[in-house]
Amino acid sequence: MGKHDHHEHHGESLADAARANLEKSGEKWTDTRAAIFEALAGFSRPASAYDIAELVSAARGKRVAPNSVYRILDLFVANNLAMRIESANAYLANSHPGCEHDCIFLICDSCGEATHIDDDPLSQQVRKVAKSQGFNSIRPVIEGRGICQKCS
Amino acid sequence: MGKHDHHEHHGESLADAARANLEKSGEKWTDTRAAIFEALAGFSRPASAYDIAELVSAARGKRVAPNSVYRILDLFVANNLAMRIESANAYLANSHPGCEHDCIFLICDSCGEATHIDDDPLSQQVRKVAKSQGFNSIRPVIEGRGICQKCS
DNA sequence: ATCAGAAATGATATGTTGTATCTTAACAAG
DNA sequence: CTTGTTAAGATACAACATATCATTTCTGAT
Repeated sequence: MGKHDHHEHHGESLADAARANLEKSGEKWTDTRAAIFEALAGFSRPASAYDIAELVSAARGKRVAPNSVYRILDLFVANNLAMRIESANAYLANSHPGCEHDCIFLICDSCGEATHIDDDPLSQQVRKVAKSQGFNSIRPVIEGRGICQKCS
Repeated sequence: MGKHDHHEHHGESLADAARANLEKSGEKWTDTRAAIFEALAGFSRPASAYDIAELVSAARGKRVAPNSVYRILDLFVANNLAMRIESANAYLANSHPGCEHDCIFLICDSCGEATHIDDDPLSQQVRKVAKSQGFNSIRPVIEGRGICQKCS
């Protein structure tokens, strides 16, 4: 076991954990939110809002508009249920919601798979540099683009 | 003077340095490229391809299409004359072309100004983490979003 | 139960960012 | 000068994101 317990979740269990975290913040776990979370968690790669809209629309036989998806993804990101990959304009479900820390993403330019790494020292260093320049409310964006092992 | 000399350039001198670097790679310094570089360097904040297209079109009285701007920006990025800020979908001129190192950007969410920091240790660390996961051809993306001193 | 207000979602439109494809122009080598 | 190559233009469209207003759903007081 590592320095702290991440409670990696999968499937039902992950959705339950996500739900618990969202409700803890006074937000509701609606059907639409559940469907969007499920779709997001079902992707093995970062998914765009439109990818999710398409999947959820098909699954429910009822169209979900992109703006609704964006709204809900924003809510998820704000509550740490999902993360946005800036260099890919896409989102990933957080597999251990509730654990608040910064993270790094490694994204393969070939297959698109993303690896989620926790690395507090690195992000703390970014915070420190930003702070030394007078910045506040800092949100580090640390990503590594490259070619993953499988694609090499 | 710091650990190494950055030869910070401005105005004409910057364009000259950019030109020298591009030509050193066997690329041509055409009128269009010069105009786009000038426009880019004139922005104090990261500029989108469309910002640049608009400015250059106005300056020359002749429309430059966005795809041409993207082509040339890609060329600039590949040759280290400019950098792309992933979290802003925008570009910045490199004020010391020829100096090859990774860098970090701090971007103010309020005013949009970007500060360019050289921090090789940090980016080396990202490379190291990525390499340890089997990644190759790594391009670190390190950005800090926040509120700058002036806007606080 | 029912009504009023608030929160969530939907519908629609539009703005912004990025690429693909093909054509035309500029230019250097033979 | 013509031929092959590189750069740029024109056009269209794809992908990503937001703004605005309408409708539905939920909640809580009566």
